[in-house]
Amino acid sequence: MSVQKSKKAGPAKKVADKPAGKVAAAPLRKRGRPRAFEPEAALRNALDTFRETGFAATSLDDLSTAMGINRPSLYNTFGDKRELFLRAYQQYRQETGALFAPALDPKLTLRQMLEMVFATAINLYLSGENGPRGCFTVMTAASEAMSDPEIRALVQKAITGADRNLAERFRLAVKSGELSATADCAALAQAASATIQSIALRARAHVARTELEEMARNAIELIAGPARR
Amino acid sequence: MSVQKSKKAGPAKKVADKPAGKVAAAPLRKRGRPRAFEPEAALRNALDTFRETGFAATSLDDLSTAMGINRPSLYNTFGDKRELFLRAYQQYRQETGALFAPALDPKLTLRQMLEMVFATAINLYLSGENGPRGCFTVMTAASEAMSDPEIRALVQKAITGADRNLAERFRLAVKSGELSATADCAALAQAASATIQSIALRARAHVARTELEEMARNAIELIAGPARR
DNA sequence: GCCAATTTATGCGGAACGGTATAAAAATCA
DNA sequence: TGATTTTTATACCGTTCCGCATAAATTGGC
Repeated sequence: MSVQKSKKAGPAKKVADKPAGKVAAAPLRKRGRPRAFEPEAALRNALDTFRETGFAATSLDDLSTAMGINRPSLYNTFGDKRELFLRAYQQYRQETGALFAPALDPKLTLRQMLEMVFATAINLYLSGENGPRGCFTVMTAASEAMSDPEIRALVQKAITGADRNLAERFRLAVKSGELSATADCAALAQAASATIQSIALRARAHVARTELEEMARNAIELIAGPARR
Repeated sequence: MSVQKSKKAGPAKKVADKPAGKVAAAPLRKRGRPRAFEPEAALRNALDTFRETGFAATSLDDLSTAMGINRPSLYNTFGDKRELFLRAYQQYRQETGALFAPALDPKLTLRQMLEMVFATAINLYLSGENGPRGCFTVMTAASEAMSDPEIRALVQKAITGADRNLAERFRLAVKSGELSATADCAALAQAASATIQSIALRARAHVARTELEEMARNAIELIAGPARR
């Protein structure tokens, strides 16, 4: 019974075959009763819930309430709790990727880039209705990374991806002369990454925004200050 | 088993308002059946368990098994799960404080200090029978900090305490001429703290020891390198 | 030896957990 | 309209959870 994955080569089999743009209403209606919720919005709500209470402490009742759908619909659409967590985390990575992208615009100066990156991080990590939520990668996903290799791989990708993106931007700064040719771009990128992660941790501990901003300023001075030129 | 020396000579009738020693083995036996476990060792095992699986995912059965005592004894000695967690965290802070203390010895040079601090952190965060456990403050306690003000206060104290200890050591380096008088000690201390926290995070994500060591070397160069003199 | 005090051992009880069975509802297709 | 397909809604199942009640075990005091 129940859902063997018969690949009968039928089309339209895939659930969300193609996001294909941010258009919400796909005009082609499937056969049966239409769903009464938007999967993307529901996933956003699941993400918010996981961000606040973590994986283990979030029950399926919490999730189905926050997402506005019942348990069976949840299972049909997203699979079990762990699968939902994985999809929520991927959603988070996608969202934050888009959030940080403008700061990496090559047209900005190095200092402007760092200022934007840190400001974006502070705003993101301090957001939350019930207090600052920190970073999903640093706080929530990393906790599960110990027991779950798949989550661990995603966390690793998130960390090294940030390192790489920043390092690339630093290399650009060397080319443009903003940084000395002897600057160790990978090292500077890791320092910036570590600053972001520390800001996430401190935000979760309710360190005041002004202190986080000062930490960011200090890091900019250390990383891109006169000593590096 | 057990058998401590009965000091039958001294009547010691009074309920001993204050023996008040920090001596571990109090020779005076209390009235009833003696406990069959050592609270300190049990707490250590509880700490290990919490470090591996976090707060919510650790059941009282897990704890009582790991600690080698039954649930009622656990409750009588340590209170409920949350109280046990708090005590385990305090135990962790005490242990790690002692672990890092030698590195802060003022007789060491600044670079030696940083090398020892980072080496200690790497060893601590990579330890664990079931894989690297990271830092209890960064991973486990910070997760609970959102919903629990008392834990949050402890996390804050751990973070700012590390900042302060390092800053003090940097100020010493300014006095000794190892650092320029214009160095921002608080900023450098936060950078070192952030590096430690990032190492903890990366350890949990199974980043290789060699990479962590390279990150430490890079951080030392950035913080105490020629540019700061 | 008997009593009081304290800890250990067993196991219960109500609640919450994750996951699913089952049937009603709402759409398309014929 | 009736059959088919898909989603929704309700309610349940077995397990695990936390915390505690209860009784046996082990000590010191008299």
